[in-house]
Amino acid sequence: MSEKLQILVVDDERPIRRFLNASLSGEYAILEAATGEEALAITVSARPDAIILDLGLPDMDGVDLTRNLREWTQIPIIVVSVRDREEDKIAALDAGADDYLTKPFGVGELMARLRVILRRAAAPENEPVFHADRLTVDLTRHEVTIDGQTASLTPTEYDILRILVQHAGKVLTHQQLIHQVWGEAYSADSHLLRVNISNLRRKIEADPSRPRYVMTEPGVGYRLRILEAAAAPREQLRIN
Amino acid sequence: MSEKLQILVVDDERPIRRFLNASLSGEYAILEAATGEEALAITVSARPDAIILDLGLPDMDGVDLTRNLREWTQIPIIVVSVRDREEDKIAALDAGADDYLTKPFGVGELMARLRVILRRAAAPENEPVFHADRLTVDLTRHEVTIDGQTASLTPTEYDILRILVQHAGKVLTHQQLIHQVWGEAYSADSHLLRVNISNLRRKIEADPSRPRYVMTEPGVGYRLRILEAAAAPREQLRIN
DNA sequence: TTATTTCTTGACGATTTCTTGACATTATTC
DNA sequence: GAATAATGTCAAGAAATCGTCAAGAAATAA
Repeated sequence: MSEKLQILVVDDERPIRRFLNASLSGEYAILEAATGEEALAITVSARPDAIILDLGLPDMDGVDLTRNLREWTQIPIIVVSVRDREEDKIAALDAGADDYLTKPFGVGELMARLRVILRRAAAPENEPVFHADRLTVDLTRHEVTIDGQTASLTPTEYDILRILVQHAGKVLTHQQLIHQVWGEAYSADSHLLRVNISNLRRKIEADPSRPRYVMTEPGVGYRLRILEAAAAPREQLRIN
Repeated sequence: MSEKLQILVVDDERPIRRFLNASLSGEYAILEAATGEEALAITVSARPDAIILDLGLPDMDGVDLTRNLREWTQIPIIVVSVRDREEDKIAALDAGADDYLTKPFGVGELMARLRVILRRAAAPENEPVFHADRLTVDLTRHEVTIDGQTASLTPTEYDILRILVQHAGKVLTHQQLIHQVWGEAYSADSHLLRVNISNLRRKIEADPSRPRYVMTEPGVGYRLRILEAAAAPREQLRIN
């Protein structure tokens, strides 16, 4: 018998958590969090299979939390909220949520939607830690190490590296990188990107003029090379 | 650049189809079907990237149609219906639908939910890799390997090879290649093309004077030969 | 506020890639 | 086989791209 799937319920109201716990505990193992901080901590440590997230948290905006989670994990998220405005739904869905349910909702519908996202996510679980030879990128801790030493990257440098990691091995065009780092509105000038790539390389490459990780694909963009760690457990990251 | 994603709208009411078509046609290419039979036929032939399905069809139950589709395809389906009963939602979702929207709904929400299921579907994309004996072309990674060694092609060389791969086996005229690589405006002089073909061959052919992959069709153009890998699993390429 | 870090822009050299012309090779036709 | 057309190769200058440095602007922290 396989173990129950774990569902994390994030809601600041205890009665609601208890109600959902009671409703779902027959099918799933339930974890509970009352705040955004708690939700993050539990997600990092317990790696639930799905998250049911109420937008109205005391310490953090739910949409921001969703975006934060999406920086390093693809765990399915169902957002649950009393807000019924279309803008709220669009914001949450575009931030990375997989579904949006307006309170009040039927437990049957919630469970059906849970089944939908779980059957889709039945894919292999990805480790949110990227290893490539001397380089490791821990997306949950925002930590980058080279030869065991932590490299202190600026926010922009980290963003670029994170996006490269999330598509490790694939070429990202200048456009794609610029859009994801600076937003859709930004111009197509790749100069800024080049400067930041240069700075990033100085921090993580042994010889920036002959990079091993951040490879440039002339005329196209950049690619993070996947290197097997020499004689080490090969923990591969494949995030899409 | 990349073509629009195709969305199939299935609804028996013409005004609704027209409305959705108008709303979505800026972002997507819209296909329309008024009946279940039609929807099946179009799905088989056109392979849309997502389906928006109204449950109230004249010839077939929408849930049955969903189940039918799920027997052979994972194309994302958003069910749209006037029925608001929980059992209807659960039935449709459990039949294989990815989402359920109750009419009336906002176009903004529909488009947001469409983005959700499309980004999901785009993630675990089966990498379209072209194999021909010793040559592999991975279009998502921008990677060309010959005998396991990655060949470093210039953008133009890669463009030419990409176009050949996308029409593997078929002859492409000089005109077609020139237009796709250098744009419509470019003259009909094929000298430039010849030089680049030559450079390309030097990088991927063992003996450029006797090419195995990039074949010239005298007086017409070029063709990429499809070769079965010797005693290896043949991974097929499906590009649209 | 001040101090510090980070971001952005401009300049410039190094490198890569593109394009062109001259000429060699191969294929086709008579 | 010879003549003609089409295709392939080489090399060099032109153009575009890329990496780096440095300085001022903006954001952040103290």
